[in-house]
Amino acid sequence: MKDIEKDLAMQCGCEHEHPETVREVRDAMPDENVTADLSDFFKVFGDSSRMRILFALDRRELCVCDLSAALSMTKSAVSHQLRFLRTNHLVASRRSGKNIFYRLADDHVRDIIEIAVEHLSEEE
Amino acid sequence: MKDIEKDLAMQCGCEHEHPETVREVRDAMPDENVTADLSDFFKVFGDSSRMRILFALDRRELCVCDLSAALSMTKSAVSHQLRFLRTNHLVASRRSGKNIFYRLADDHVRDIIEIAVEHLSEEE
DNA sequence: TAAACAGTTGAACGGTTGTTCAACTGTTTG
DNA sequence: CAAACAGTTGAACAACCGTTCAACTGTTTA
Repeated sequence: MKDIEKDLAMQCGCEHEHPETVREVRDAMPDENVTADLSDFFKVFGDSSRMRILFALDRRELCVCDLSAALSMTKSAVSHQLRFLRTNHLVASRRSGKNIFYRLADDHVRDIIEIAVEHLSEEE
Repeated sequence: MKDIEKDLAMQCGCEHEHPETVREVRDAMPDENVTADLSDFFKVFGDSSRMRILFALDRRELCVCDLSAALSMTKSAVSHQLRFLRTNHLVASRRSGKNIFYRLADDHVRDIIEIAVEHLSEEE
């Protein structure tokens, strides 16, 4: 195998793909950082602890202490996950005395989970 | 600190939570395996390689070879991710001679990504 | 102002996960 | 039927990630 062919193989291992198709799909692809932002966003939902926190907050506004009690997690673990959720603008918080109350930031959470439930219920 | 208090602290570190609130939220929580299924589903979207594969397949049906060429990934890496996507019923495939063509399995993919794009565009 | 409580943070540990590599199956073609 | 190609698979490695632990900040209360 020649060096140039080796370089191609490095990338995809394909020497006989359909060039026009590949070019068309390549050109239509969104920018790398768009897909990266999207997958980063979905990573937030891809953990059961965070999912349970979202369900709890969907019920009502909660302080970290009650959240950790309701979900049987340490306050530290909850706090780390809340920071993650806050960074991604999925929850918002307000301080009230010693407590900090968290709530869902907008309706996208509910919408997205709804579609996911629908999809899962359609699998046999 | 007494042993009993230590046990409580093990769980959440909270000795002064609001019992009624905690009970209410606990009772309303979906079953553990429901939230686990949901987060597993979102894990699929939480990787930029899989996200790019989904965008490519949203454009048109593609064989593994073209997919790997268009995304500059090895066929092996693409194949591993396609199996992941197939298991979660997000893509379907058909064989045509030596090629196996993949396509999106249903419309949920488009719907979910649409909401995500909307959410991301609303962040300042 | 000192003690108690609510919450946050950073480091560290352990499990998860995506990619690579090599060997494999299945299909077509000479 | 052998060679070439398309795709799959399992093991191994590295990077990532969630939890824990301990120390910290900020607020209230005695």
